[in-house]
Amino acid sequence: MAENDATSLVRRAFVVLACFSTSDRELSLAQLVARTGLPKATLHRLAGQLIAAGALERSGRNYRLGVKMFELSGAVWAQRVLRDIAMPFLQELYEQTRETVQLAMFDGDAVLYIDRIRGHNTAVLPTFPGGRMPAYCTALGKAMLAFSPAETVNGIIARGLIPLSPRTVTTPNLLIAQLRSIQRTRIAYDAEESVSGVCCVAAPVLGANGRAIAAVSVSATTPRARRLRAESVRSCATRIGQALRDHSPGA
Amino acid sequence: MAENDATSLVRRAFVVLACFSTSDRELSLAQLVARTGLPKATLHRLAGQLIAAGALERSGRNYRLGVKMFELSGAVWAQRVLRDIAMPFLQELYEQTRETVQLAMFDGDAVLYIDRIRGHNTAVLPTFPGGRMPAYCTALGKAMLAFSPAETVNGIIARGLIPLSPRTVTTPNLLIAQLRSIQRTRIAYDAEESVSGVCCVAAPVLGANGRAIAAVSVSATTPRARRLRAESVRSCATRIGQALRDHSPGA
DNA sequence: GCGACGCGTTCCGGACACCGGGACGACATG
DNA sequence: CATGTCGTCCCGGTGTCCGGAACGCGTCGC
Repeated sequence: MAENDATSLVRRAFVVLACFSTSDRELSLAQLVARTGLPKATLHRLAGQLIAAGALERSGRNYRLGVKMFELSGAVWAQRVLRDIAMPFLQELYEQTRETVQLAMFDGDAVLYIDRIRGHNTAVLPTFPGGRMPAYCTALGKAMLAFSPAETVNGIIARGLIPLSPRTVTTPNLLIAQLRSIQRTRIAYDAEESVSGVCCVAAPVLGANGRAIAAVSVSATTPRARRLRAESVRSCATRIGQALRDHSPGA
Repeated sequence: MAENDATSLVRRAFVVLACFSTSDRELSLAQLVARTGLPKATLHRLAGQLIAAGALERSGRNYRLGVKMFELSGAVWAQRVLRDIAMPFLQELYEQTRETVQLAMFDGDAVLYIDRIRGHNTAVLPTFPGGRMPAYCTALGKAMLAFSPAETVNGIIARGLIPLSPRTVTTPNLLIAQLRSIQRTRIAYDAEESVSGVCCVAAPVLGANGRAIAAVSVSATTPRARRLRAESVRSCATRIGQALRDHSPGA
C-alpha cells in the first residue's frame, strides 16, 4: 500500500478517511490496517483521535465517517455556490424529463458528482454526490473534456482508457472523435459506457472563457433513453452557465 | 480561544477546518491565527499539510476548504442514505408547493441541514446542506425535539434559548407548549423565529420507535406562507419514514 | 476441552515529527 | 524613511506520536 509512505500525521489521517470513500459503509480496524498498511496500534490511536474530532464514529467495533465530514462539506464554497445556483435549473430539467438529473464538476481525471435529483422509479445509478467516475467513459466527463485543454485530454489518454463496462470506449481515436462532435453539438452521450443498462445525455456548463466549469446530465435505463431530449439538457446547461456569470461577473 | 488548548495534531487540524464552517469563503493565515489562537508558524505548517492532503486549497494568499472535503462527505452513510431515499418525496413536495423544501437531521442541540430543493424566486434562506441552526427556534428542530427524549429538550432549555430573531421564542414554557402541540399534530411552525421574513412548516420523520430521525420542511417568505399546506408536509415526512423502514427493516 | 488464530485494546521506552519563537522579505501607510 | 502587518522560512528543543509486544476475548477446528 503506497500510502504507508506517509510520515505526516495529517496525511495519514486523510488516508484513513479516504478508505471510506468507496462503497464501504463501515470498516473494522483490521480492514483499515489492510487498506492503509499502517501499524495496528498507530491506526487505533489515530482512529481514536479522528473520533474525538468528529471525523469518524464508532459503530460497534467498526468505524464509519462522522457527521463532521458532512458538515464541513457544506463549507466547500465552489461546490456550494454551483449547487445553489444550478438547483432551480436542475429541478426544471427533472420536471421536463422525469429522469435522474445530475450535476458534476471535473476534478483530476474524474467526474465529481455535485448533486442529483431523482424520482420514484428512475434508474438506479451507482453515482452519488461526492462520488467520482472516470471522465472518459461518462457523458458528464466527456462533455467537460470536450471543453478542456488538450493537455488534459492527452493526459487521460496517456494514462489509459480502462474499460468500465463492455461498452466503454477504449480507443483514443474514437474518444477524440466523440469529443470533436461534442465541441460542435455541445451534447455528450454515454451509451452504457460507464454503467451497463444506463444511457446518459450531458451538456457542458461553460464559463466566460469557453472552458467547462461543470456539466449537467439526464440518465435513464436504456429502454427509456430514447426519450431523452438533448435540447433540454443543453438549454439547462447554458442557463446555468449564464446564471453563474451573472452571479460572479468576470469568472 | 478555547481551541488552542488542543495538543493533538488531528484535533488542531479539525479546529482549523472548522473555521471555514461559517460564512467565510476564504480566510488568510492571520485570520486563522486569530480564530484558533494557534501560533502563526504552527498554523502555517499545518495549513500546508492540509493542502497536501486536499483538505485545504490556496486562493492567492488565502485558504479555503478543498474539494476533498466535499468528496468525503459523499461517504457519510447516514446522510447519504437518508438523502437518497428522501429525494423523490422532497421533489414531489417541491412540486406541490413551489417553495423551498428542506430535509434535516438532529445533531447535538442543532438542526443539521441535509438537502434542499429550491426554485427560481423562492425565499432566500441562510441555510444550506451541511449548515446548522439551533433546534429550538426552527420548525425543523422543533418537529424533531417534540419526538426526542425529554432529557434532550431539558438540556437545550437549560443551556438557554438565545434569540435568533425578534420573534424567537425564548421562554421555556412556551417552547414546551409548542412541542406538546407538535406531538399531537405532527406539524411544527416557525413564524419568523429563526429568520426574519421567513415562515416555515415542518414535520418529523419518525423511526419505528416513534423517535424523530429527521424532519422535512417547506419555507416561504411571510406573505406567501399562508399558502403552505401542513398536510402535504406531514404526508411527505410520513412517507419518507415508511420508505426508510422499508429500506432497513428493524431500524 | 485445548490450542491456534484473529480481533481490538493497552502499555511503554524511544524517537522524530512537530513545535513555536524569531528572523526576514514584501507590501502598505503615514 | 519608519512602522506595522503579512506570509514564509529556519532551527534547536521536546512532547506527541510511534509501533512492537503483551493481553484478553471470541471463534473455530481437532
